[in-house]
Amino acid sequence: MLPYPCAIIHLYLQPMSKKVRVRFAPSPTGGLHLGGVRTVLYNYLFAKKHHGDFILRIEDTDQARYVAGAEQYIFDCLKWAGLEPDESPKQGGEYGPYRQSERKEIYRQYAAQLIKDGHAYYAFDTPEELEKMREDFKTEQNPSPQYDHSVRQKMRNSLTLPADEVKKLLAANTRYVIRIRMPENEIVSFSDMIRGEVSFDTAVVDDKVLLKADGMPTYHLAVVVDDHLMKITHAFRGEEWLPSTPVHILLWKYLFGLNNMPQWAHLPLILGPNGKLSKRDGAKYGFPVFAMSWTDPKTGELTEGFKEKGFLPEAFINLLALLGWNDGTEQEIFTKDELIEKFSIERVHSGGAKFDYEKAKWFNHEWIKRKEAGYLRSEVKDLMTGKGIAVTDDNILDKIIALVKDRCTFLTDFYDQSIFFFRSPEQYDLNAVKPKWNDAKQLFFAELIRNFELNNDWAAHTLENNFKEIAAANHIKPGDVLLPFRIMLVGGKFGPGVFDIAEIIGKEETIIRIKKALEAFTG
RNA sequence: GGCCCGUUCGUCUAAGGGUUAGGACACCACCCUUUCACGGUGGUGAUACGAGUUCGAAUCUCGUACGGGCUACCA
Repeated sequence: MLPYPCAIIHLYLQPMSKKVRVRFAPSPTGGLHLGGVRTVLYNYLFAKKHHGDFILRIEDTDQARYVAGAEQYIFDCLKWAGLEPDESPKQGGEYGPYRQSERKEIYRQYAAQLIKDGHAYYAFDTPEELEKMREDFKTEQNPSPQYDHSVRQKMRNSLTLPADEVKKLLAANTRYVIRIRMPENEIVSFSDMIRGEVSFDTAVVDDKVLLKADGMPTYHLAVVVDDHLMKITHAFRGEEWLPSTPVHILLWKYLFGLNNMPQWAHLPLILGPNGKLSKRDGAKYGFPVFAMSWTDPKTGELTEGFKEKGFLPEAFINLLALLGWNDGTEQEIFTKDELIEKFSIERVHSGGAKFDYEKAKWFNHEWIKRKEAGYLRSEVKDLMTGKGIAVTDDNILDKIIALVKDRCTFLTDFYDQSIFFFRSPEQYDLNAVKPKWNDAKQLFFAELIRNFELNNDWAAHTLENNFKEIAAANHIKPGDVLLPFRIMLVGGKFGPGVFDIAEIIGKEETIIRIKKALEAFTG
């Protein structure tokens, strides 16, 4: 399907008369990974582009998997990334509550309606009975039997049991679940905004549980009910949901009407080195997978996030946006405003994308290079302070940042790249100096010290001129003493121009460092 | 196994049937730089395979292969 005609058709068929409303609906079970943040991003960009609302809904219907702190953590991640919702459990909104655990009663009513209309039924099978069914029906051809239209006839449910027995079981508070009754022979199809026409045969879809024995809904019921009640117009989610979409479509048909159903878009997966990125492998890839660091409250295990690794939020959303989307030009660096302006769901790729950490680093480096020193100042200051370095003068810090930012891939690189501005080097790269050290150089630096001591114009270009004059007078090539001078001030073969460094650390400190290094070189 | 989705340089991707298949990351070389970077120039490198439709296919159709996802009282 061609992207442009497609977009035009959407415009005609779905005049934007309804206000655009989209949602991100995570379950608070742990760290928020790359794919999750990208889903947030695409939701956010789409909503802002169409002057709509972005809603955060917490899908906490699985009490067994609930993790304390995970909800607050999700808020923190969205705040850091600059993708804050318009409505959420925290700030509220017209369509609350936004936590599914607080909406339990609502789902029960819809489940009851489905039963009344014959689209769902009570199932009394115990977990042990289900396990036995899977074991008994397992064959080579069918390694994982489902609770489907053929199997349900052999199980204990309100379809197979006499009505009065069902009544009796219910009256006795027997544990039960409510399952959808999938039609035996129906083709369910829909038009996905990214992949076009997709269809399924209901005969091969199982009777999914809608309401669990603890009274909580499963995702399948909750997503449909809440998307309707919260007036969601476009539903974006990961491709892993595609196989259960027929269940959701049928529920829409039975409950609220297909005309009111949101437009679906199933986003391609972000792959790690071995398939789908997994939260559980968070630490094993050699690169972060979570937006921010996450500590598992049970094991105490810490997984470092992009933020703590030293990524700028601007770079993070930029690289995520480009993982599966592009604007058709060769532009790769986008601000958030540009993304809002240019994003379109039709240009999202349908194929999965393998995450490339090298490219991610490039994006971050680009963003660091483009930022003004003043913008990076507080981050760098916090970094240095955290390492015990007192930063007293913002003007000098800004000069330092401007000098070293081209050399920093991560925010955290600012430490190694600028520590010598604050502290005399503790170690010298002696291999770069000693083999070629001689008396002439020794004499040169002795004279340089005398010259510097009398110097009243401590500007980089003056220092450079003086340096070269003394070299010439001593019949030394400046190049032969420039590297030793750098090692004296920095400790290693890296960093901005030496005279810029000397200017910033000042006359006194420069002379001290030369003297100190001279001892190390000759010792 | 079944169902669904996908497949252009190693990676992310462009290319509305007609291009020497373009860009970016990474890699290599050179230039700039008396350090390291930045920057600049150039290079290696791809339409999975097979049929069909067409004057002409990366592009449309079918098949095959490969990859991924789903197949829970998880989301």
